[in-house]
Amino acid sequence: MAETKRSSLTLVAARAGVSVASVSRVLNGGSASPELTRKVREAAAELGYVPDASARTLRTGRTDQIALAVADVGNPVYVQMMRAVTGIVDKAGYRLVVSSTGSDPQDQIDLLSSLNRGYADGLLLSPLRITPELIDAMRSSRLPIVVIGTLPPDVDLDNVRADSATGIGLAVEHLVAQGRRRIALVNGPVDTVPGSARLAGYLAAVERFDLPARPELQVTATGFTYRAGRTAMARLLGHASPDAIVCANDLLAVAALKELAAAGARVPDDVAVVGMDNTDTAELATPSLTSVDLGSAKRAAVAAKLLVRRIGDPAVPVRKLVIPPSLSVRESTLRQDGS
Amino acid sequence: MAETKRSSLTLVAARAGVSVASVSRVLNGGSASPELTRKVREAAAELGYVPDASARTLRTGRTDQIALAVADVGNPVYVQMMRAVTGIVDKAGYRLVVSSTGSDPQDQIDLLSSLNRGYADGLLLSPLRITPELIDAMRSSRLPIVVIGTLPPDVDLDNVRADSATGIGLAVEHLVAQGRRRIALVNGPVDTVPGSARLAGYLAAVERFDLPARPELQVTATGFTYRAGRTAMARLLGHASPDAIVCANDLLAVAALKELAAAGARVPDDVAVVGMDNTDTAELATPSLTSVDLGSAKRAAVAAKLLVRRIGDPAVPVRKLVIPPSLSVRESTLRQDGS
DNA sequence: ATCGTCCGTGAAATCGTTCTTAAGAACGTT
DNA sequence: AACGTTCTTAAGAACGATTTCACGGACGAT
Repeated sequence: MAETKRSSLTLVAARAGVSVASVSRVLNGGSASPELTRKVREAAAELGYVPDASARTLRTGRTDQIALAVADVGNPVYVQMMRAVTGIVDKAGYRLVVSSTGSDPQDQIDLLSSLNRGYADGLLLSPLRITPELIDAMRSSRLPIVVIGTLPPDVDLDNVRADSATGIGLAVEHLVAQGRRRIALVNGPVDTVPGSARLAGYLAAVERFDLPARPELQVTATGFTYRAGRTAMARLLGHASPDAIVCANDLLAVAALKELAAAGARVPDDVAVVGMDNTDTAELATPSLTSVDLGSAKRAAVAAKLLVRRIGDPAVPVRKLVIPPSLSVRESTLRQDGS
Repeated sequence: MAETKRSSLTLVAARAGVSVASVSRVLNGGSASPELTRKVREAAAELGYVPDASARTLRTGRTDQIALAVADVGNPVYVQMMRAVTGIVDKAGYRLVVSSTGSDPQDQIDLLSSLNRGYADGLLLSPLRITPELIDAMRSSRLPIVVIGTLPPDVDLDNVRADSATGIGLAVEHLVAQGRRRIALVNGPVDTVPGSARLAGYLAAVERFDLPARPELQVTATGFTYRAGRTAMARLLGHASPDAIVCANDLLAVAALKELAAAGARVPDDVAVVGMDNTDTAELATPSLTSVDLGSAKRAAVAAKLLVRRIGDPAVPVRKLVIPPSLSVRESTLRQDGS
C-alpha cells in the first residue's frame, strides 16, 4: 500500500545497497550498469520514491515554476490570457503560480521583490499602470520578466503588445463603411496603459476618417467593469446621440447594449456597438457583439514562449513583438439590410 | 543601486560580522540584543537581502504554496472559484499554484502524485468525475486535500459541497409558482458529478411538484459549454415544446436563450429559462438570467479556509460542509404582468 | 567569594538533492 | 609484464536556510 513515510534518496540507496549518487544517476538518466539500474529502480518503486521539489530546486536553482501576475483573475481578458498561458507553460514542464495584483503598481513592486526569493524561474506581467518605480523594480529583478502589454520604448525587456490604434482603426473603418458618423467612445480609466492607448487610437481614427471629434462623444468609465460601463453609458446617452459606440472592452460593450436597450434604442438599427478583446462574452451577448480582437490569447501565449526561451538562455537578445489586431464582425454592427 | 549578486545569509553575516545563526534569529524575530539587531538589519538592507524560498522550504518543510486544480480555467464557475480562493489564500500568506487538469480523472491522479514532490502544502481539488482510483490516490496523498464538490460519504476528506437538489427545487418551485408546467432540463454529461446531481435534483423536483416527467423534456449536452448547449437545445426544441427550461449551467442557459431567439420564441413570455451557478454571465445575458446560485464562490472560499486550517493542524477532525443554494431571480423567468 | 541561573551568541548538524572528484576494477596496448 | 585508458561506483562537498546544542559572561543569591 501507500508508504506513509516520506521517502528520500538516502532511503532508496540504503534499500538498494548502493550509494545515493548512484541512485540519483540512475533516476536522472546517467550511465549505470544494468544490474545497478535494476536494483535502484526496484528499490525506488517499492518505496514509492518521489524526488523532493525544494531540495532539487535548492541544488539546481530551477523551480520549474512560472509566475503570472494579472490585475484581476476575474476579468475575461485575463481569463483568456491565463488559459493560453496554461497551455504553453504546462507543455514546457512548468507549474503556474498565479497572483492577482490589483491595479495598484505598488502591489506589483511588492510582487517583484518577493519574486527575488526565487520561488519561480520567471514572471509574466501584465501591468495596468506603469510607473517609473515599477520600471526600476522590473529592471533590477534578478530573474527574467516578460511583459504582456505596451512598455516605454527605452525599457529593454521582452514584451508582446497589442496594436490598439490599428485595432480601433479597423472598427471605425467598418463603422464608417456602414454609414456611421457620430461614433462615440466608451473608455476605461485613461491613466491605465490600455485606457490611454485606446483613447489615442480613437482620436487618430476620428481624425483619419474626418469624423466629428466632439468631447461629449467621449466618456470614461471608472473601471473596465460592467457596472462602471452602465454608469458611463447612461452619462453618454444623456449628453449625445451617437449612431455608433466603440467600447474599450467587451464588458463595457455589454453594458452599452443593456443601457441602450433600457433607453429603447435598437442595436444595430439605431446604434452600432463594438466591443474589444473578443472574449467569449462577445459571442454570448445579445445581439452578439462585433469586437476588436487584440489577440490577448495569442499575446499571452507568445509571451509565455518568450519567457520559456529566456529562462533557457538568459543571454538571448531582447524581443519586442506586436500582435496584429483583427475585427470579428457580428450582429451588433450589421444592419438587417446587409452591409 | 540594485545588487545583482544574489545574496545569502552567509554574506549578510560576514558583512555584519556576526554568525549566520544570529542573522536568522534577528530576521525571524528571535531574541537578540539591540546592538546585534541593528548591525544585522543594516547589513541586510545594504545587501538587499531576500531569503531564499527553496532553502527555507527544504529546512522547514513549508512551501507557503497552495495548489488549486480545476478542470478548465476558462469556465466561469471556476473563474469565480479562483477569485474567491485567491482572496483567502493571499490573506493567509500562501501563493496559489493553478493547474488545469482537464476532465480526465487520470490527469488528477498524475497531479496528486506530482504533488508528493512537495511543491505545495495542500491541495484544493474540484473533480468533475470521481473514480475509485482517484479516491485511492487522494487517500494516499502525503499532504492535505480539501475537495470542492460532492464526495462519496465514506471518504474521510474535508469537503464543501453544493446542494443542487435543493437548488433545482427552488428553481422549479419558482417556475411552478409562475404557472409553468412543462419544465425541461438541459443537462451536461451525466457521468460527471455535477451532471448526475442535477439530473437527480430535477427528477426529484418533478415528482415533488407532480409535473409531467416525459423523457423528451430531458436533454444532455456533450459538455458544459455554450456550443454543446446550442446543439442540445436545438434537439430539445425539435422534440418538445416546454414552457420552461432549467439548465445545468449559465453557459448552457445562454445557449438556450440564443436558440430560443433563433426559433422565434419569446423569453420569458413563451418560455422561461433558468441558469445555474449565478456567474457574471447571468447578469450580462439578454434577457438577464434567473439563476440558481449554488454558492461556488462561497464554497471555494470555505474550502480554502478549511485547507489553511488543516495545514496548520493536520490532526483537526474532518469536516464536511454544505453550502445552501439560493435563487437569483431576473428577467428570464418573470412575465411582464408581474408574478 | 562562590555557585547557580539565565541570556546572548556562535559552531555545527540537518533538510534532500546534484555534481565533482577520486578510487578502483577491467581491459587493451606496447 | 607494466602502464594507460575507460568505465562504474562511492564519498563528500555544495546549495541556503533553520535550529539544536554548548559555551561564555553577567548577574543575583547565599
